[in-house]
Amino acid sequence: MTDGTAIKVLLIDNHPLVLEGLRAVLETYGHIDVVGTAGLARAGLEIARQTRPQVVLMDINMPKLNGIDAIELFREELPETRILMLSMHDSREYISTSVMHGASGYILKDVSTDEIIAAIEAVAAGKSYFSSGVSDVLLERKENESAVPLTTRESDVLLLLSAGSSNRDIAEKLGISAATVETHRKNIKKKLGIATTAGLTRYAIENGLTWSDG
Amino acid sequence: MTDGTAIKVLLIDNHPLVLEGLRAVLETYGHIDVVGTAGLARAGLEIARQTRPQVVLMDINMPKLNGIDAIELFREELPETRILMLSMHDSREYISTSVMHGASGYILKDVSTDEIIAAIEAVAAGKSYFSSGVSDVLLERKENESAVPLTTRESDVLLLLSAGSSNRDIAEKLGISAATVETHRKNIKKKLGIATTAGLTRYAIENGLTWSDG
DNA sequence: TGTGATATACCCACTATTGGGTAGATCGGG
DNA sequence: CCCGATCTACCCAATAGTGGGTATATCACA
Repeated sequence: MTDGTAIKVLLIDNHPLVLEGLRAVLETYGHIDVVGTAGLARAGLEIARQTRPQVVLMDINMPKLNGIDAIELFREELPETRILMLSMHDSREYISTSVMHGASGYILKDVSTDEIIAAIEAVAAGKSYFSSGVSDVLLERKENESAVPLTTRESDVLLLLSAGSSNRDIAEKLGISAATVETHRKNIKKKLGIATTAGLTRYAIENGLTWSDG
Repeated sequence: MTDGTAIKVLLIDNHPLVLEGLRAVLETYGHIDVVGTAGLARAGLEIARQTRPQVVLMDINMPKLNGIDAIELFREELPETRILMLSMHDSREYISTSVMHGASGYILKDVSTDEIIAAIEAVAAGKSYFSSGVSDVLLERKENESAVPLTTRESDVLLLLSAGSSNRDIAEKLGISAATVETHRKNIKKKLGIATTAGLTRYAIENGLTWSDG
């Protein structure tokens, strides 16, 4: 450790601009030490192995390996390291999924830089931190613990559906009957409270169940 | 002018992080002078009136007044000021619309910081600048100038469609018959070469025809 | 071993969408 | 004054999706 009191932070985001912004902001604080930056989750994991940061500040939307899945890898290899997720979205699914996967906090990219500092401090101190809009979402979930847990099969169907496939197409791709796809679709709609294909597509896009990223 | 040679730049983006990142990056270059930052287009316009920047670097996706519409306001009030758009998306619609509205350049948020500097220099020098993926898109359009011009009515229909409305719903909201909505929908599909509702929804979201921003 | 969740699959009647047309009204430009 | 674009509206037959069910097999967990 360089100082003994400095919080070692690793930044992972596929936007160089955000990475630079974070670094610039964090470096103005003496008690925070940015030990590295990475544009992809796997590269970040590699750096983390060597630098052992206390906090990893990671974007949720990244090509290749997304932030949510990356949480688990970090938890496995570096259980001491605490994860603070950074996202453009305040979607229920993202937030609760992040927490379920073991993230210690979740902040939105449109928060003030002060709040980012506060979040890093809280997470490094072993607490959790959720930015304003986010904590409301979590409180709602406390009462209704089930959130919106689509089963893996339902997610498969939703992904293909939002990609523009018809029930029949999906059935072929998944190797099941069209009738089953319809059942899944019905269940998805019931769970999500969404009636139309357009609504489901929006949901899928907003919740990262779909990929077109570049 | 503070220096005579420094390029005066105004930054507009609703993400404080991106704003800080840009400022941090740009301030390391002596020949660039960040005269202000704003989180909303109107606030940016106000600052621009007083500081008269040579270049406005503006996000395309912003709540209230979006970047595309803002271009026109800047062109009207400050014709000398050149606009460089910054976006997460490399969508054809965005890029060509930006150019048509009078933007001098278009760069993606995932470009390197060096490229941002290059873009600002080019635009300040009276040239245009489009980041790698973007210029390809524009070249395609040169040959096929019509791009994808949905009529205003078609856009209305597509917007509602992608928001999850059925033909009947849309008909009610627009005060026309469901049959007409179906005609519009057919024409949209033909123009866009997209067969499914999911595809249209994706298109609408990717091309900014829909709003849910927060 | 029973219970719940998941994944599979089907039935039925109803409604919506599709893809192929045609066609009148309006409006702006040449 | 005609032409093209746009907006409007309808017809038809075929296919797809909806919303209500029921039902079976599997697997994990209590």
